[in-house]
Amino acid sequence: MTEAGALRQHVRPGAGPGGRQAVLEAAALAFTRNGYTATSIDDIADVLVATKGRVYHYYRSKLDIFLDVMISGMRELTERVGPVAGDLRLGPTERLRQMARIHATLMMTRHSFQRVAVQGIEMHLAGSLRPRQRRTWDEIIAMRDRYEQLFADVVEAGQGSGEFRETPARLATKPLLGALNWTTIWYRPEEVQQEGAGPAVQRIADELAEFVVGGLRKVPDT
Amino acid sequence: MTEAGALRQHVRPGAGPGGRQAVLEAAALAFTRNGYTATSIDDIADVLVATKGRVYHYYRSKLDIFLDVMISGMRELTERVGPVAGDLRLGPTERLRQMARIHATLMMTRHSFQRVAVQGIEMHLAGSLRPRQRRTWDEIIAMRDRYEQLFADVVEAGQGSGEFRETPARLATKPLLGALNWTTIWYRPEEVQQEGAGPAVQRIADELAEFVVGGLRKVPDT
DNA sequence: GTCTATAGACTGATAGAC
DNA sequence: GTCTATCAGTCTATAGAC
Repeated sequence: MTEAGALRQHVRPGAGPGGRQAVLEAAALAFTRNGYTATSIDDIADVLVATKGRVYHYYRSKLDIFLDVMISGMRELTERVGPVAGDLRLGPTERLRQMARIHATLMMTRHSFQRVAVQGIEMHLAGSLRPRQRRTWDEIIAMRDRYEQLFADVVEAGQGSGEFRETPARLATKPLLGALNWTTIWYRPEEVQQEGAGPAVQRIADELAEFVVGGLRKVPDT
Repeated sequence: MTEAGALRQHVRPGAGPGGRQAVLEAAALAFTRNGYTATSIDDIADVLVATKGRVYHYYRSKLDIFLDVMISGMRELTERVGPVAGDLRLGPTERLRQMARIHATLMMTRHSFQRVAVQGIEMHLAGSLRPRQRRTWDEIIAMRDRYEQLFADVVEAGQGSGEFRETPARLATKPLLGALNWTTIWYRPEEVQQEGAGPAVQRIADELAEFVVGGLRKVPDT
């Protein structure tokens, strides 16, 4: 890391509307529209209303941008869901319901980042990673595993309390997150989605949360 | 090389292990591994242990192959799930449970085709479609809509009978299919999966079916 | 000799990297 | 804007079945 560009990144990371964060937002949008491979650096520049030069000023390669979008998306999830997952004053059912609601909401309000994160996880880019990127990738996988564990934990807590069906927690986590993550596929944000989120977003998030809680609930004997 | 299989190729072009179907299976595998754009025709040829010539003998373009993989995958779903969806001797809960089980099983036993079908649906390739491909695409969308409707119908039937929660059927269909389709993302087929399917496949399919049925079940008042 | 299946060289366009 | 690699798609040659 001895070039001027790299140094500047450290001085003001992502400051200003024309800076690194703008490139990231533009890239998230472009990747969402066309997928990783089909998105060219020129496409990203187009969203920025700029040229390639600006993009390469902040990032060394397309893959670096992509990995950074993924990290940002997963960080947002962890930061919002983590506190609720750790709030043991809530019973397992209510805790899971709130975790699911927050997760689902982010799938919609931060659609482009979350969609990239979801699609990136399923990409097999293990090959073609340079050592530095390889380390970033390992960190992404670790973040994902820790995040999934938050859900596995609440599932097990619910089994312990008798609220949830007995089923392998790690397996139950798959359809749970699948139902929620699928939102990035079918949901189409029409306008600018702000933090507060619109009413439609809340209604959908509630429905998804009910669904996943129900999917685990123990059926009372007749 | 005078076995029946080789001879049949000449009589029925496209049949047998060296024909059109072989190209399709190879393509499904290659697309599954790297995604559509990142897969080159040479990659498909590699899986076939052949060269481009073989691939282009059966298909005019990469996109044509992709669309054909999608159609095949969706046809398999419709053919297997359709009859159960139409079997009104089964009550809504049991009908949905069986539909989900079959759907989930196909996600695993026909993993490569189903994964391509799932990923294709979310691709924005509306542009860059030639008229002939455009018609194929419209047919794919129509197949998907009809298929989703099978699930929406059983959801409404279950609401009518009082077994399922009252919720917009089309909305409820999203997490339902999301939980099931997500299987194509995390499930890794280890060996050759036959029609009968292994025990692990059955156990997973059962769990997924329980999950989605539970997600819709009405919670009895306390 | 004819026809199908396939190999493999070639080309033009695209796009990542800088 | 330039340089370069990759790749979809084309074209021709050929092997072998009948």
